[in-house]
Formats: sequence, structure tokens, C-alpha cells
Amino acid sequence: MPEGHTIHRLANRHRNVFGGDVVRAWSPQGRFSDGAAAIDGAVLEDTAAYGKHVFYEFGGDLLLHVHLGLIGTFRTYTDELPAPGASTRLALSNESVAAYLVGPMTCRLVTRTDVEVIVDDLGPDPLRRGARGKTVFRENLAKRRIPIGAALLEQRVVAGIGNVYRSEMLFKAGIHPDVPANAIASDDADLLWDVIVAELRHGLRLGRIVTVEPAELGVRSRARIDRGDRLYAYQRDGLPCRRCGTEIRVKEMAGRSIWWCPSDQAR
DNA sequence: TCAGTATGGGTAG
DNA sequence: TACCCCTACTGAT
Repeated sequence: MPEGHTIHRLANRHRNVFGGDVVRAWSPQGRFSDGAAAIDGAVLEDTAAYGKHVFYEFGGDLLLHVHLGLIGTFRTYTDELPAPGASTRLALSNESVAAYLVGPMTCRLVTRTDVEVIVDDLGPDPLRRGARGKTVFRENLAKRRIPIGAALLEQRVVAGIGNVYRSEMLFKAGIHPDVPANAIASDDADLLWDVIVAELRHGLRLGRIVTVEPAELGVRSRARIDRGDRLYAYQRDGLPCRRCGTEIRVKEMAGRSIWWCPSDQAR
């Protein structure tokens, strides 16, 4: 489930369980054998997430770059350590933890210069501390004529938003997905940024996407919200809006479906 | 048990 | 625009 919050959780988890340790690395699938051999026996010094990218620092100029894409998963085991399956691109382990990467879009070795190029091409990451994030986000919107619903999926505009969050953020900010990004008032852009930061932090903490306000369901925390009640708009086409009862709509935008409430998200 | 789909995005054409 | 990665989940059978 790789939107930005998932990747930051992954980086944090692997820093906690592998950080400072010598790790064993191999590629059961064989497609990353040379890369795995290069980091096998090295100390994992740190991990870092930027948007949907995660980097593993092995000292010097040796880093591992992973992007899960749509179907990639990185499963981490701390109790029983099963053997990796044949499709495992990269297996990492120390004495007590094993992590198996399957189906990633990207798994390669990079240099610090490569990382800089990748990160420089990304918009601000709402899960990273940075006083200028809101300003850069607002400036990025002002430069684009495309609909805001499309702009939110562009990782150069803001890094870490995926298809679930784009519908949910626009619902919570009360913005119609068709509004051109450069037509959004700066106050609304600031509000949208604040919603994005808050929601991604909730997602990071919970490990799942829950955007519905607990008070609206009469519960005390997002952790108590049932699976079917977690979202306002995403994949709820034909169902009544949780706030106003208007039927949620869906259409395609930037090659993917987007959902919105025609009443709460007036143009 | 199986088919269909998707929380992504690079690359080839 | 099609393909790819080849998982995880959902709904139909």
C-alpha cells in the first residue's frame, strides 16, 4: 500500500531493526545479485524516505534505492524468519530480523549524487520537517494550469500523495478536482497543504489511511474506525456523501479514477 | 478457487 | 499509449 506514509514507516522500521548492524544481502530471484553482493556484509548506517522513494545508506557513496511502485512489498519478519520465496528481489537480514522485497518498481544501487538528482526533482514531502514546504507547494500549484486533481498526483508538485489521498485531501479541503491548480487562491492552497500534512501524519502513525473524523462517527480515535468507514470519497461512487448525502461521483483524471462530492466540493 | 483490479511510474515505441 | 513489475485484495463462481 505504497503512498508516502507507507514508505516513511518502512524507512523508520528498517532504521530501527537494521540501523548500525552488519546486514546480509542476497537476491533469491537473481535479478539483483550483483547489487546485493555489493552491500552484503556492509553496515546499514541509516535510511531515508523522500515521497515514495526510500534510500538505504551503507557508508561512503554506496546507497540502495527502492521504489515499491504499485505492487511492490517489503515484508519484515522479527519473530519467525521464513525463507524468502523465489520471486524475492532482495533479502536483507541480521541475526534477528529478515526483510524480503518482492515486486518493486525500482531496486538499484545509487550514489549520493544520484540521490540528489532524484530528490531535487521532487516537490516538498509533507512528512519531512521543512519550513518552506507550504510555500513551495503554493508556488508549484501557481505554475500549473492542469486541474488540481491531476496536480496532486505529480510528485514534482508534492511528493508522497497517491490516488487514495488525492481524492480524500480535495474532499477535506472542499476543492473540486477540476479547478485549475493555478486558479486556487493562496489561502486555499495553504489550507490544502495543512490538510495534506495532517492526513499523512495520521497515516504514518496508524499505518493505514483513515481520513474520516472520529467525531463524525461517534468514536474517540481514528484507530477505532472500521475498515468500511475510513474514507469520504475514494471508491465511494454512487454512495451518499458522509456529510451531505449527495451521491459521490467518479471520473478519470490523469489516467486514474478520482472521486468527489459535487455538493461539498463546489467549484 | 479464480479473474479482475489497483494505493505507481519508468521505459519503449 | 502499452507494457512491466508479478502482490494483495475483492467479488464472482
